[in-house]
Order: sequence, then structure tokens, then C-alpha cells
Amino acid sequence: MKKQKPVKERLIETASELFYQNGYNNTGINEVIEKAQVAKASLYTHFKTKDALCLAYLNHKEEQFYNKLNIFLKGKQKGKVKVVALFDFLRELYREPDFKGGWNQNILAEIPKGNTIIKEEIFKHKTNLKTFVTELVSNNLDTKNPEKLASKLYLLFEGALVESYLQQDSWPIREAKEIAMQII
Amino acid sequence: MKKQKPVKERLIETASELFYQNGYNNTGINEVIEKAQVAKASLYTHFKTKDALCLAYLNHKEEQFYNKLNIFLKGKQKGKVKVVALFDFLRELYREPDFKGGWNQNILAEIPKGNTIIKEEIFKHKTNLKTFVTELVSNNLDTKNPEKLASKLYLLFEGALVESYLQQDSWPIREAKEIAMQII
DNA sequence: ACTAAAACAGACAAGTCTGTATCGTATTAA
DNA sequence: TTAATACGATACAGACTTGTCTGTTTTAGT
Repeated sequence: MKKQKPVKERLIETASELFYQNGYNNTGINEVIEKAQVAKASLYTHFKTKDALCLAYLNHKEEQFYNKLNIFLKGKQKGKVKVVALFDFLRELYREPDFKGGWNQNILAEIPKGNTIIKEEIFKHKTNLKTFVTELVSNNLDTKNPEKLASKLYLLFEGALVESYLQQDSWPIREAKEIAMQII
Repeated sequence: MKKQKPVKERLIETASELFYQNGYNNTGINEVIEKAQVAKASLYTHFKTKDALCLAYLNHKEEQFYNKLNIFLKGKQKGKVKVVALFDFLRELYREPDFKGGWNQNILAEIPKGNTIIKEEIFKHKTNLKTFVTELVSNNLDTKNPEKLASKLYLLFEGALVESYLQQDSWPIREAKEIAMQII
């Protein structure tokens, strides 16, 4: 009998998979606990509600995202190459077999409009990403208005993320990268 | 007692409002029929399932979209101005009080992955939009590869549509338009 | 005015969902 | 050894869901 990961970890990872893959509302608590091999009572000791599990999911996704992204960018040479590498990274994401587009956008489409807690979390993550891109631009390009350029790159990144899934093709990522190289 | 619109029309319009505003899965059949003031049995004579109503919703949205868009573009002078007017139109959409971003993307996020019928419909609509933009480019710009440019504009359009809602701000539309003017 | 189609109201089936409560077991720490 | 804690299994409450069915009333065409 091999030792399993802690219950909470198992729950977050399982929920992550299911929520992203099949959608938040289409994934029941029972499905999560069954796949994670955790009792229902245990879930509700770690997470007060399903929404709390959703927040953990969003944070887990964000953490994973930056982990992978930072590793990917580490090897790239400083300068313009490193900035447009954002889109090469997107290609990596797209290649993952369970790619399903933007997880924040997907959740935002699913929650009722009164749910401010989850909304706030999503906005926070998007602000984080904009900040990340801004710093990437500042550290690698010599431009007079890094924030404005970063906004554009962020927009292209998000657009390509969403649209590559919708189109079931990576052409939006290619085009986004081309545009990025043009406007830098 | 004033005469009401036909039942089927009332159902589609009401479902449109509710699905777009509150989400597909968060909107129950009962809510639709109550707001539309239609009996449940009547709904199920016009639509075999809730998914059938969803298809009608998507088509209704698309029809509305092109109606408004064509009217908006009619007044614009031919050439570059007419092409970038796409993004001015997006601003109009954004200004509508119940703006909630891309309806196709939202539905795609909500349906289970096995639902090929609705997926196909969404892909069809997206192909339609790409075709529309391609023709717009062909008729108004003198470029050697209209399709490629149209792909980029389509990507910017969709990105701005999704992101302006996510950011709760119209800056993505402004930036998208700026980029568009740069690459044309 | 008569007939047939259409829409009405509403109960109901059968299943889903989240969240709670109960009880028994296993692990861990003092 | 004992006490506390974590976890597992499962039953259950209560509120939802979509879709069916019955029977009544309204509307429209001839």
C-alpha cells in the first residue's frame, strides 16, 4: 500500500482537473471526493463550501501557471526574445492534452453575478498577470511607456489563450505572436 | 389587455436575456417560462429540450449582432475607417448595460465536453464572423493577403470582447483598436 | 357558431445537487 | 495507555433540476 498525498492536496488537485476539464457547475462534489478518494465529511472540514474549493482551484491554477512560465522564461535570452517567448509558452500550454482555454474566463462565465468573492479573486489574478507582463517589458525592452505596451501584450496573450481553444487550432497564438513582434 | 408577442418569440427573447445575463446552467426552465409567461407544456412543444432552446439563443444572439453591426457600419465611409469601425462598434456593445462579454465563449465554458451539437453551432458562428471580417477587409483595403489580416483583426476583436468584460473596463477595446490601426 | 389547434395551469416523476449528521476506525501525541 | 484528531463510509435533508402528463381554457379559421 503506497502512501498517498495529504487529503487537502488531493482534493485541490482533483478539483482542479475536474473543474477545468468539465466545468465548475458540471462537476459535483461527489465526483470530486470519489476521484480523490476522500470522504465527504473530510472535504467539508477542509473547505466550508464548494465555492471555497473553487477559490483554491483558481489559486492552484495560478501557482502552476507561474511555475511553468518562470521555468520556461528562465532559459530565454534577455531582450525582445524573452518578451515574445510569452507566446511560445502559450503554445506549450495549448499542446497540453487537456487544454481548455482560460480558466478564469470559464469560471467567470459560470458563477452567478452576485458572487463577488470569486469575481474579486479573478480580477486579482488578472491584475497579477498584467503586472507580470509589465515587469517583463520593463526588464527586457527599452520603451518609453512600458505599461501601455504591456497592456497590448496582455490583451494579445489573453485573446490567443481564449481563441486558440475556441478555434481548436493554434493559429491565434501564431498571429498574436506576429502582432506582438510588430508592435514591440 | 394588450396583445403579446407569439409564444415562441417570447421564449427565445426571455431565454436570451437570462442565459446571457445569468448563465446557461444557472438559469432554470422554470425561470424562463415564468418570466416569459408561458406554460411549461408550451415550451416543450416548441423546443424538445433545453439544449434546443440554447441553440435558438445562440442564433438569436448572432442575428441581433449582425443586425446591429451592419447598421453601424452602414454610415461609415469606405476604406480603413470602416474596418477599424469594428472596434467602435465593440464600444457600443460594451456600453450596453447588460454587457457580459462573449456569449459563445460563455456557453462553451458551460456545456459538457460531449455536447457536440452546441459546439458545432458555436464553431459555425465563429467561422461566420471570420468570413465577415475577411470580406470587410477585402472590400475596404488594398492588401495582398486579406485573409491573414482578417485573422489578426478577428483575434483582436474577440480578445477585446472577452477582456473588456473581464477587466470591467473599455481599455482593451481602445488598445485593440490602436493595434488594428498599426497593422493595417 | 362549430371545430381544431394552441396555450394555459399545475401536479408529478426521477434524478441531480450541496451540505449535515452519525458512527466507526485509524493514526498520532503526550 | 489514553486522549485527541483525522479520516472513511454512508445515510439523510432539503432544495433544486429537466421533462412528462393531464385536463382545462383560449384562440383562430371556416
